[in-house]
Amino acid sequence: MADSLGVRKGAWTGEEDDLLRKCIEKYGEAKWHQVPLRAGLHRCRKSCRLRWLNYLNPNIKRGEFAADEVDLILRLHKLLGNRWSLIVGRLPGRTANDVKNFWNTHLRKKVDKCCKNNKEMKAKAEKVEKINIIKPQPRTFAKNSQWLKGKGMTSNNLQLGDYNLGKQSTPSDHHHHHQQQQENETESVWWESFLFGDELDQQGISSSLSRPEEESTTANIFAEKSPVVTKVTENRVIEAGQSCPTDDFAFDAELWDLLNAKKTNHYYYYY
DNA sequence: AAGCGTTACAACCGCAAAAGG
DNA sequence: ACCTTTTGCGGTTGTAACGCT
Repeated sequence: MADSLGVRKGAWTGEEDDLLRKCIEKYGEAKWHQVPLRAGLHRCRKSCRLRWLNYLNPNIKRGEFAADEVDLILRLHKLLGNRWSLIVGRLPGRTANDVKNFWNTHLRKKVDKCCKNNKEMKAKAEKVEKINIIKPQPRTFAKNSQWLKGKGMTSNNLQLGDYNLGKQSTPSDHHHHHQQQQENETESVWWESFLFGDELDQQGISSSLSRPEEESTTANIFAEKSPVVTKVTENRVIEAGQSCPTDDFAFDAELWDLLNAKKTNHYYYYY
């Protein structure tokens, strides 16, 4: 099948796969616009990139999702929404397409059902609240952040946005430490209920998970399950060994570090 | 065995962001 | 600073495989 410009569409043949594989082996994963020409393929660059990333890449992990992977997907989806590229950053070997398909075919119905059940239960007692998908936003660090001090950093060398856990901070915020401390305690509770809420467990979807206080911390869970260290900055995933711009504040390890440290200090974060 | 509905997943499309000139 | 090109993401579609009647 080919369109008016002679670009093939539809399922890839073994021959096309071989050509693409050889091209990537020779030139690497870059300059996708040149790949069709280099590989001698009558495919658009998007099709080539997708075929490699979702199917031909030897690092792709095949087979069913393990229980811990499913748990992770549920938790991360609760945290990040449909930001599949960020979610797969925590699932080595899995592709965004795989996770998205898995979510759409296996998990969405279950979660929808949970939501529906909860809705029915809650509707009797209170007004139904609007579903709030939390999306990542730029964060800034207080100049005297204890966490930054612990990392040997200051907010001055980060050049971040001016947000503080969903609400915009003002200069006057910095003069209200006592108030901030109280807020931070509230945030700590908020984070806990957000990440470890009972909603899913009540429905048996995430029943295999334990509370962090009982077994391991969230950070430990990730450390154990993710042999390949990746950093997620904004929308980009940087594999272990690749360089990372110094002004890019990483999402993953630091985020979980922050979550883990929630009981000790107030925490600002950025991703 | 044929027909039909459902499921799973590969692939496409449109768009926004990033990069380059 | 602006425009163009390239890249990457997420939503959606197409279709092969499977199961049921």
